[in-house]
Amino acid sequence: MSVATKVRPSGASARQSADARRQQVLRAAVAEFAAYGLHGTSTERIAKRVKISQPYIFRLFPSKKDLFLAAIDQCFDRVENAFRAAAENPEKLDHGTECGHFGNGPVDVRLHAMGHAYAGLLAERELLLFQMQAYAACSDDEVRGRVRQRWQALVNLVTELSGASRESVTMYFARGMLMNVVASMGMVPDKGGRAWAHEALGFA
Amino acid sequence: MSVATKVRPSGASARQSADARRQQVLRAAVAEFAAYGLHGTSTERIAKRVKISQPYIFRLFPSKKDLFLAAIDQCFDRVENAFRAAAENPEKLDHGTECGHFGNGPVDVRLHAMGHAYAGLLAERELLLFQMQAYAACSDDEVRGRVRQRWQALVNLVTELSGASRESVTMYFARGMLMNVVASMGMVPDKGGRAWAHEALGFA
DNA sequence: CATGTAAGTGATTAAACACTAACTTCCCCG
DNA sequence: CGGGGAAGTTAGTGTTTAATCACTTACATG
Repeated sequence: MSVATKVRPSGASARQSADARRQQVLRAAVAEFAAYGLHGTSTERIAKRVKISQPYIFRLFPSKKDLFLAAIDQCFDRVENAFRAAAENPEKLDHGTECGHFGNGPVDVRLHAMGHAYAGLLAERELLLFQMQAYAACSDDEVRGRVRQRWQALVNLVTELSGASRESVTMYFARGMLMNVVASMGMVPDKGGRAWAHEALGFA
Repeated sequence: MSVATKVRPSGASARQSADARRQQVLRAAVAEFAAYGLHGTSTERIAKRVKISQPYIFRLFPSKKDLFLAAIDQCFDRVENAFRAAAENPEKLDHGTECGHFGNGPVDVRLHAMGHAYAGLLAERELLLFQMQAYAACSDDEVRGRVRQRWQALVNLVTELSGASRESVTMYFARGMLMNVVASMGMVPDKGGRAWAHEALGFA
């Protein structure tokens, strides 16, 4: 088409393996679904983001819902990884000041570390937003099944990693869900995650 | 409905004032939106629920999104009312046992009372589910504006009604949001709201 | 009864969307 | 070189859906 040699016609990216494409599509899907939800997102938007044709999505994933389910898995995977990472080296955050959220036992310290890990996820806002969309789409049986399963696995993971009491873990997750909601509303806590509740609650 | 006078030709309900209809549509909308979200709900479903024709929806509300916005207001109104009611007579719940969530000061007692009020909202699951859908639809500017506004008003209300510290109020809302999420996943806490976290966290 | 107004519907439309089918282009391997 | 398979596209289908419009039915009031 163009005059010159073999130059990629325009911004179009080179050929890639189907698996690589699938990963790209998956990340794009998380981003789009995070903003507009299962029903509010069109496969065309996702395709545009990856710069492939819309029908090609359906060669990579059998259906839109399957893509959504895969996105759920990817999202929870990423969160779990963040937690595992935080649990492995919790020492790197003993920043003199107290958050006041937890006690001082070694257990609570670990939970505290993971709390900061979750706060760190705020940097990838789409992860929190997508979670909300996943919960919101739970009137669909398949979605609900997957979400439940991953949620329970996540709770178990945090419980085991932290060794914290059920009570503590509950409040830990409660705070996390509050963060999700606040993130959805676009009231993002400040970077440290320290005084985030401050603004979140409207006393900014 | 009986044989006698003025039997409506078929199951169709009688004529009503536009305002009355608007209220019916609004309640139906909350129910449907709660399950399927802004984009997942068709105006036809809502119309069917009220047993009116689909186009009539658009005589009562200018657009689907306006209906959604009105539903947001109705939902938050209902929650606020529940809170106000709980704050007015907090004595009616001193059930010997402790929840362990709060201290024993008169302030915390009031917050505690409102906590049970929120737990009571579990009975109307659609209210919690709709809230989630509202948060999830926040990538829309108008929706986000409305949700933020009502959220802040709610936080202020709870703060004033309870007189509790910012910290307490934060954790109060955190628990509430966790309840929303758990409700979305269909893991409903037991009636008393006592040991609800139990099952919520997968130790059922 | 005449008449004006509010309640409500059926038919329709234009766009968006998930998904299919058939075709082309590129690259690797013998 | 050539052929086969994988990557990717263009064109198209059937359906759903928000919104419009022209129309009818019920009711109140003078």
